[in-house]
Formats: sequence, C-alpha cells, structure tokens
Amino acid sequence: MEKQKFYITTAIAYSSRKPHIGNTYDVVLADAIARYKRTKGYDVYFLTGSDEHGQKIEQEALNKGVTPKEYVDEVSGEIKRVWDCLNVTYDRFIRTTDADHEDAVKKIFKKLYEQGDIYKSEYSGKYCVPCESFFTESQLVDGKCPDCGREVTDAKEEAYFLRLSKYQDKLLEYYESNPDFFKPDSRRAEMVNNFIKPGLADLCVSRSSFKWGIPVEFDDKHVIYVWIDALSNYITGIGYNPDGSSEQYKRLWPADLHVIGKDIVRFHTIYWPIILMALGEPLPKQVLGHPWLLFGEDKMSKSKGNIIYADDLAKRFGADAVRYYLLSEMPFAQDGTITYENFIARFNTDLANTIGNLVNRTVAMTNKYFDGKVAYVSEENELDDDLFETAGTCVEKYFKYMDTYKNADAVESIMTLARRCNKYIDETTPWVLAKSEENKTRLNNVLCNLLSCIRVIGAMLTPITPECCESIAGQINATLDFDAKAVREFSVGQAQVLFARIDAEKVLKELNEEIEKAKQAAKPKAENVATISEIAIDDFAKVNLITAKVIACEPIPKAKKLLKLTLDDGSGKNRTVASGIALHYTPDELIGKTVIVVANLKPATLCGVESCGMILAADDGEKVKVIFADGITPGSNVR
RNA sequence: CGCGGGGUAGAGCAGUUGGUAGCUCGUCGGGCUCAUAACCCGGAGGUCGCAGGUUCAAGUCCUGUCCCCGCAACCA
Repeated sequence: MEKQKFYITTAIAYSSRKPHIGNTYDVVLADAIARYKRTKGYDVYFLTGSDEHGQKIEQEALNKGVTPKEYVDEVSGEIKRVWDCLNVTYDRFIRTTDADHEDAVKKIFKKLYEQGDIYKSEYSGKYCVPCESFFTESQLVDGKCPDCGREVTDAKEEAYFLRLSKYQDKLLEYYESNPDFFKPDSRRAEMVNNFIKPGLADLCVSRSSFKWGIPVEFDDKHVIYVWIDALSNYITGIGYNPDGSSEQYKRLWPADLHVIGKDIVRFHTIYWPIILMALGEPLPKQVLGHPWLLFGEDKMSKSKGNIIYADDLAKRFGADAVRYYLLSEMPFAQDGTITYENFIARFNTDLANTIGNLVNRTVAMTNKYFDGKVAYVSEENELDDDLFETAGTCVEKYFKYMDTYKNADAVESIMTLARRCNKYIDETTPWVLAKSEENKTRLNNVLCNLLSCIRVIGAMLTPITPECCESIAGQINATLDFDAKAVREFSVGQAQVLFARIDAEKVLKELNEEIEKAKQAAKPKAENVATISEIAIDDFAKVNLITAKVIACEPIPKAKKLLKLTLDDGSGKNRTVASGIALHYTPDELIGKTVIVVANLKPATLCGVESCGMILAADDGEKVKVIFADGITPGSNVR
C-alpha cells in the first residue's frame, strides 16, 4: 500500500538578521511534527527556507556596503546553519532568491494579471509622505492618513492590486466547511471580525519604491511585493509552475499543515487562500498559528541584552535540550517564556534526573547483575501489569496529543511513564532481589520490563529529542518501539550518561556575565554623536525653544503612551502638547513643573488631540527623563 | 463602548458535555542506595480576579465589574 503523504511547511524566515530563539520555535515545532508523522508511517515532505526580498534587506545591505544578494547569502546561510544545528529534518530549504522560485512567481503574477485578478491602478492623492505609505480611499479617515492623521498628497504612483473582495464569500465558505482549518480555533474569530467582516480591501501586490524583489515581467518599474513572493514558496518549493507543475507537486499539494507564528495568521488564512483560489489550486488543510516565546516578562531586544540565540544555547547545552525546552514549555495557545533558570531547571529535573538517570541505572543494573543479557520469563505479577498498563495509556495519550499538536502535553505523558518506571524500581528493589539466588528470575524480569518501557520512552521522545534517542537505542541495544511488549529480550551495551546535570549556580553566573557584556555592547555609544552631520548655529536658531509651565495634564483616552499637557508658555494663551511619556510619568508628577518646549514645531494631531510643539526629554532606550527648568519664568528662551 | 486572549496553591500551568480542585517545580518531613547528591513516599499550601444570577449542584453557564497581555493605535 502506498504511504499517505504529509506535506508540512514553516514560515520562511526573513533574512534581515539572524533569527533568535523565538523565531526558531516555528521550525522546531514543525520538525517535531514531521518526525512524529514519519514514525507513524507517513511519507513526509518538510519545507522551510528564507524570505530574502524587500526594502528592509535592501537598506541593511546598503548600510553594510554590500549588494542585497551578498547580504542575504550571508544571513540565509546563517539561518540554515541554526536550523541544522537543531537537527531540523527539512527536505528542502527554499530561498526566495532561488531561480525556480523566481521564475514561478513571475509567472504566477502574470497569470493572475492576465485573468484579471490582478489589476493595475493609479493612486491619486492617497500618499502620506512622512509615513511613506499608500492608502486606498476607503482606508482614509476623514480624508486623511489613517496612520498619522495628516494630509495625504496626490502623488501619482501606479501599483498592482489583487482583488480580494471577489473571493471573500468563497473564503468564508471554506472556513465553514473546514472547521479544522484554524489551529487553535480561536484565531478564526479574530480574522473574521477584524478583517473579513469590515470588508476586504484589495491588496497592493507590487512596489516601485525599491528594487530588491522579483521584477514584474511585463512592467519593469515594479517588483512583486512580499505577499505573492513569499507565500508562494509553499507551492513553488515543491514544483508548482503555471506552465506545468511537477509530479511532486501533484502528489504533495495541498499542504497538510502550515506552521506559522500567530502574527502572520492573517496572511496565511486570508491572502494565501485567496491567491490559491485565484490560481485554481486547492487550499491548505490546516494552519497552525503558534504563540510567541518571550524572555521572562519581556520581548527580546538588543538593548536589554536578552536576545537568546538557539545555536548558542545548543552549543552550550545540546540541541536536544533546546528542542526539549521549546516543545515542553510552550503552551498551545498562550505565549510561553524562556529564562535561563527555567531552562536549566527543566533540563536537570526532566532530562537528567528523570530520563537520563532512569536509563543509566537500568542499564547499569542489567550489566551488573546479568552481564547485560536478560530475557523475559513468563510470570504473573500485579506490579508488572500496572507498569505496562501505564505504558499503554501513556502511549495512547501521547498519540492523541501529538496528533493535535499539543506537544507539551505529549511530553508530559512521556514523563509520566518515566516517573512510573522510577517508581517501579523502588517498588521492586532490584538490589534486594540481587542478594539471593532464588529471586534471580524475578530480577531478570524486572530489568527486562524496565528496558521494555525505556524502549517505549525512546520511541516517544524521538520527535522531541532525536539525539538522545539514538543513544538510548544504542545503550539498550534495541530498536525503539511504541509497543512495550514488542521484544522481550535484551543484550544491552555500556551505560552512558545521557544528559549530564548542569551546575545551575555556576552556569547562571557565567550567563549573567555574558548578558552584561551584550548590554554594554548594545549601549548607545558616543560615536553616535559624531556620525550625525554638523549644523551651523543659525540652523539651531531655527528651533525655538522656550520654557513653559504645566498647568494641567491628563492621559489621552485610547492612547497608551500619550499624555495631554496644557502649558502656560507666557503668551497668555494656553498651549496644548501631546507627549509620549505616559509610561514614564503620571500627570501629577508633571503638573506645576516647568518644561522645555519646541515652540515652533508644526502642529500635528495625535489620537484626536492637536499637539502644538514638543517637550524635551532624554531617552536612553530604557528610561525617559523629562528636562525640567523649574523656577524660570514661562516663555523664557532656551539656548 | 475598535478586535482578541487571559486572571486557579510561592512560581509555571491542566481542568473535556456543570457533580468531591489537579500536574510540574519549589517548600517541609520521611524512606532507599541500583543510579547523574540522582530515585521513591507523605505533609503543608487555593473562598478557582471581584460582585450578583441560573441550578439540588458552577472554576466550568449568564450578567455586571476590576486588572493584565497581544493586535490595532501611538512615541512631535
């Protein structure tokens, strides 16, 4: 019988910089699923890769003084290296700069254009210069930029659009008839309420403001924007081409599962299906939008020095440790966290103490008491029955959880069995049995039962921590199997330490030192001052700085970061200024203070408040301090 | 009233269709010695954010309310 196929993909990683561990979860999760499906007998195809076009990359390359291609070659190589060091078993690593991908994307664009799903349009009066963004008529708020509220100009710029509205109803129908399309299901409401119900606006699918992209074949002013370029990798990566697709494509498509971060659910459940509908291709079966991994309470950022890279972790603790942490600690629908403390604790208790020690003591005893050779002799025993019953239910639960991608729960049922085995050792006390010859058979059976269960544990762990499973198979000298009673005869090898315990105190100290170093490195340097070009004194004179006393201050509803300040600037009329300091100051702390205002700044509307000027504050990336000039008469000059 | 998610033992989380509140870590006490100072057992610790309501019975359903976090908005 032919194997059933399972086609799984991850989001392709954006190649503007090296991915941190949060970006890595995607791939590790997908890899665990892929490996699991393989053990279940599926013919798995696993696609991952890198997204290498776009303005940001063009800019980064320019900054570094290299060509965009050189830049992405470097970063993409790095991404691939990180994936490899985590033992990710992808079948293809696609790059959006690959020739076959570029060729297919050009043709996809052309095909959609020729059949009228993509049309050319010209903007007139919907460009916001400061935001560098185009908007459709319907997006404007009171005829102004929905982002900043300023006037939009009549910049005429042509661009290509994909007709989304045409497929809106069909898309909703698809959601209806495929209740499993969204994982977790809660994402569905989010998409429908936020984006579909209000009506889908046609999507701009080309850009002419930068060059680093796949050109539109019939219009060389334009490059194809990220949607069609990046999303298409899922089909081009297996041989789709409008001129004729490969056999592989015909076999694999539609995808069984797209694994992606929750932030791009929208693109995968709205835009991507619509592109496919327009192409006349079937839609993917399932989209798994996983949560994010946070560092402690915070998002990872350079200035906090808390970026964790998966390859660094893997180098220090091993790929299995990283995979294990990600797969056991991440909740299904909520964001997870990573801290070094948790990482080490998890490693020590689960991998070293529970699993590693279990294997070690069992194999050691088998060698010690039987020179490594045991074979089960039939007997009735309640403890044994209970052990195997636990093994059976754990495997059952494990399957159930893995099938629904609840990997953390699946890991928990592996641990349950491992703990049960440790308990079994205590219950049977092999070292006592070993003391008398008459218990020899019983002892033989006890060890045999343990080895049987370890074999099951190894089988279950294989998708999660593949490296250690090879070691387990080697130590017990048996093929891993989900059936505890598969083979009841063992001739084990030498006991080896599977996971050496980590000295938490020592390692944490080292890590903290490294974090401090990273922080220092990321601190703004004095050079920043030098790199900004000099200005003449009369340039500075253009800025009118005056003192002003805060006479009233209140938060702006709907705005988290903004405070509305009413100032006495000495002119006799009150001046209103909005300032983004709500996270750092309460209104009470400011009332009565004298601040410094840029008085001749062009007014702007922020969250419905007209702001005339700006107050000065120092910002080091973490703390923000407003500069006060208490005691000075409002309206005084600041020079 | 923009959209969505969440508030359950010190920490991190489970709690299916309403029916004695569970798990891991930590903590306290005990046991064992095969093993990686590992393993096993037991105890303490929760009025399930708050207030109402439905019900014989609510963490689980309904209403109201307060916090937190994402998205969006926004750092003049």
